[in-house]
Amino acid sequence: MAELLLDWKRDKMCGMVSEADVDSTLTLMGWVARTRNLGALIFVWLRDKTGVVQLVFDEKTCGAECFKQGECLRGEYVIAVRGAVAMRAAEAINKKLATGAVEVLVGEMKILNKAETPPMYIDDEHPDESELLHLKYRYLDIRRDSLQNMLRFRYEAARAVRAHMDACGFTEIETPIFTKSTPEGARDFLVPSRTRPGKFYALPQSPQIYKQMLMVGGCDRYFQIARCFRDEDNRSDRQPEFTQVDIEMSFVDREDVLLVVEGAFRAVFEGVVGVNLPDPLPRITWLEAMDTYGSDKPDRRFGLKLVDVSGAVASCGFSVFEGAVAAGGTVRGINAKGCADRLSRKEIDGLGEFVKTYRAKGLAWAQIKADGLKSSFGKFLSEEKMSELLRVMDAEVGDVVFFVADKLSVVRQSLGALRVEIAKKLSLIDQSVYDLFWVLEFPLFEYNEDENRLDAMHHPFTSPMDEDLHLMQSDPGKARAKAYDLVLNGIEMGSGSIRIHDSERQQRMFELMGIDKETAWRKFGFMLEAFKYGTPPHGGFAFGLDRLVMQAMRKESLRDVIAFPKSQSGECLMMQTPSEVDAEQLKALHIAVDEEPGRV
RNA sequence: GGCCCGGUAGUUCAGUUGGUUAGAAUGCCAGCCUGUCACGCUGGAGGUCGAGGGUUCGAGCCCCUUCCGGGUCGCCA
Repeated sequence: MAELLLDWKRDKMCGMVSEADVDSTLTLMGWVARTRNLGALIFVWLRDKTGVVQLVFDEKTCGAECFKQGECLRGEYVIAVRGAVAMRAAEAINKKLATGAVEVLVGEMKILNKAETPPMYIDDEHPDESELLHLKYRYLDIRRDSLQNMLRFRYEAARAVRAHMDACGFTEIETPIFTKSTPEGARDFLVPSRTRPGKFYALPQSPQIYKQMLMVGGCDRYFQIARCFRDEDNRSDRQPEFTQVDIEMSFVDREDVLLVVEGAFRAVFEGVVGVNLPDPLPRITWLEAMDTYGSDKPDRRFGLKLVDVSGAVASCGFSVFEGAVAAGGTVRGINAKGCADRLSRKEIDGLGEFVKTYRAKGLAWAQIKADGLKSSFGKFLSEEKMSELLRVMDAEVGDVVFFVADKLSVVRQSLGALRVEIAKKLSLIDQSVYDLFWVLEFPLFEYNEDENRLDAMHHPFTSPMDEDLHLMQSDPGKARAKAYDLVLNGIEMGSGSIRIHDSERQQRMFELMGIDKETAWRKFGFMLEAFKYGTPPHGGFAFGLDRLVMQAMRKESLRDVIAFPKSQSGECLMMQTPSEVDAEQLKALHIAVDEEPGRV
């Protein structure tokens, strides 16, 4: 039977016991992490969220009955002990343990609760276990040091952000979780209305419209650590529900927003992680990012930059290259310096398959080895043309170069992904670096080929750049936006923009996107209406707290930085959600399910 | 929705060309042990090979379907 605490009070956390406690008697509580029974002497590691301390059961100090209890201890039993803290003998000090210089000579013990043998190891020495077990038994997983550290770090990061926002005069304001479905953007999670049959709330993908309404409402500087929801397929850096630090401010332009956001990241990295960031943060334009790295969220911790060789191959004799240029496309390459001998033919073929997943038709390559040139396309080119191409690529002995020929978007995307793939494969990435920088001047629109119209690249409330306002009539596809992303080590941390605060200009924006006046008013009428009543210039930003913690703690997956994450298929394996509900519940919500639940 | 990898003891994995009783480590249980710290030593228990179907004299292994975990393309204003 579990024993009662009664008048026992905990004196210290396990990881806090130190030499200063020697000779005092402490009451400690926690979980049995490990036992070593030597016969007439039992060592037990007692664990809580702060760490581990060694307990010693010796019949001479704890008595026969307590010793017998000690023999019964098993992993994850919850116990309370009273005992004297003692220095360990010099040769018995465990340097791997923070509390390794001391131990607790147990005098009394209470077994507060027994535990079954856990279905998995609860320590950080078995990192290879399946995600399935870790998510199903998340409450056991969370007992591990690394998860405890993560939860603590996450809290401290959020606290640092709050303190910074507070110091900058921001007010934290909550916005609704039950909001309105807007078919643009990601798929919404829907909540049926019981009192309004056939109508639905949607969970917010972000508090975007609310925060703009707060600006109309004169709140001036708002922020919120907000839960957001998107019903799309998961990735290692995408969860269906996630946390954003959402920011909006009035009477500002781009520079004001960048400054506030930089301050928030500086507060986390310099105050919590202990890493200095450049001041100000580096900036590149969207076009620079796309041309140099083939991505709007480039990983700049290694080279492998894209080189445009369209000019050099326009009439080179290789029909694939010539054809792409003639069709208005492009040929670009990357040079893996000194890697000619680090990639086998099989691996290069693998990279060819890799770029095909990004819709490239193939990957041309040339290895310049000491004993000569090996190339997938060399036989089509004259020696002269080949050496010109290699000169443009700055290729020399020991290098291997890759080319993709296609329309611009495919070339950028496939080479952008290829450079990351090669860098990972050949360990070219400096893992000690935090490369945080701005990508500015995003295009206002992107062309939607399927529907033959312009889509807002960021969102439809984004303001064009002042310099490009004239393009809104003449050539809107070329207009740049006051939109900006913050990128860390090749992962998008967040994005924001200066918004349109003028009702007419907002309507023009909808027009350009092919949304007629009637539709615009039906969907966003409240917003267009609100903008008529005195809307200040405003703009903002939102960044993912989960992604920030993931990057700062150098984790591979968002699952590692969320207390109770969902699996890739969007399920909570611990609670087994989503789950079926009673027919009664469905009836009250006026919902009919078109198949028997669970029927295949 | 597509493609790829995986699912074998509580756990992490091995399992040859389809062939006798499916192995290892660790964990678990029992015994021994007074300075361990991944304690050690001896012994023991532990398996619907994810599920269903098929091929075969014979399937963990081959084929089909399906479920689950992971990665990825699409998707993510």
